[in-house]
Amino acid sequence: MAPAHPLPFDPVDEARANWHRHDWPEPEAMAAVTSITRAHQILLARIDEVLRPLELTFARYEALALLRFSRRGALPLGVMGQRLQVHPASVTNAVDRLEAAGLVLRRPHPEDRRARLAEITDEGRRRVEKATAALGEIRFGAEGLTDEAARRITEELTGMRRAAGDF
Amino acid sequence: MAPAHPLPFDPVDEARANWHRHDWPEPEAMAAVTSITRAHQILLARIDEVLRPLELTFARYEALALLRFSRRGALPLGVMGQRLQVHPASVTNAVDRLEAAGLVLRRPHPEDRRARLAEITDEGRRRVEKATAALGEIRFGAEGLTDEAARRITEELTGMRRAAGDF
DNA sequence: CATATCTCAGATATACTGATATTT
DNA sequence: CAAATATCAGTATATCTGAGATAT
Repeated sequence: MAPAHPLPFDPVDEARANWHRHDWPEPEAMAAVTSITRAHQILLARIDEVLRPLELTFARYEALALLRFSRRGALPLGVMGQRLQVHPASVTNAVDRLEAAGLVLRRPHPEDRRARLAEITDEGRRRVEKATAALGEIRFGAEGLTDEAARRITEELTGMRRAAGDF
Repeated sequence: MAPAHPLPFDPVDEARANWHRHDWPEPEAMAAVTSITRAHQILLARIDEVLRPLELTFARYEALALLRFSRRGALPLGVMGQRLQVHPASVTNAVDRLEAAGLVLRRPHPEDRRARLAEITDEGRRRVEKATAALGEIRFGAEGLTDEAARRITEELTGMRRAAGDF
C-alpha cells in the first residue's frame, strides 16, 4: 500500500474528540477498537512483507509454529482450529497450502479414523525457524513497543479475551 | 463460526511459554501481536454481527462515521483513504457499495476536477446513528474492558502507531 | 440415530498490482 | 512532462455457509 503522506494528527484521537463533541456512546471503547484495528493492520502488513519471500502468510506461520511446538509435531486439524481460533474450513485451506509447499503432511489419525493429522515436515521445521528469526529481527512488527508496553497490552487483552470466552 | 468448546488454557500464554522454552526471539512482542490478532478477530466478529442487519460492515461504518463528522458531510475519496488508512482501490469499493445502498453520493469536487467527493445522504446519517447506538450497546465488542483498560490500550498502541509513521 | 471430523463448492469482504483516463 | 486522483480488471487471501462423506 502506498504510505501516502502521514497525517499531521492522530486520526484515532480526532475520532474520539468528535465522539465526545457529539455525545456518542462509549468513546473509550471505540478508540480502543479503532486503535486495535489500525495496529493490527500495520503489524500484519509488516509481518507479511517479511514472510512473503518465505512463501508464508502470518496465518500459515502460526499454524506451522503450533505444529512445531506440539509433542509429536502433528495435530488433528480440528485441534489446530481450536488453538488458532479459526474456522474448520480455514484450517483445511491453510493445511492444503502448507502441504502443497511441502511443509506439512496429512496422515491418518491412529485412533480416530474420522480425524486426520497435519504433521510438520523437516522442510517445515527449517522454514518456521527461518521465519521466526526474520520476524524476531523486526520484533514481529512492533518495533514501537517496549517489552513492558507489550506485556501491558497482552495482559489487558487477555482479560478481554477471557471475558469473551476465548479460553 | 462455531464457537466450539473454549480451551481450558490461554493459547497465547501457552505460545509464550513455548517461545521461552525454545529460546525463540522476542516473546513479549510475539505475545502482544498474537493477542492483538485474536482480540481484533473477536471484536470484528461481534461488531459485524451487530452491523449485519443494518447492511454495514465495520469498514463501511467507519467511512460513514468519518463523513458524518466532516464539516460539509463530504470528503474527497483520497482524503478518506488517508484517514481510514486504506488503499485507494478499497475506498472506491467501499464508496461504490455505500452509494448503491443510498447512504452516500458521489459529487464533483468544486475546485479540483480530478477529484470526487463522497457525500453522506440523509439516509446515511440516519443509518450511522442507528449503527452507533447498536454498537454502543455492546461497547464496540469490548465488553470485557473497563474504560481505564481501554484508555491504556489506546495509549500504548498510539505510541506504536506513531513510531510506525501512522500519523 | 445423533454427533464429530473433515472436505468441498459457492459466496462475500478486503486488499493489492498494474493499467488507464483525466486533470493539475 | 511529471505528479495526483480516481477507477477498473485481475489476482490473492481469508472468511463463512451449507452440504456431504465418513466414522464414532
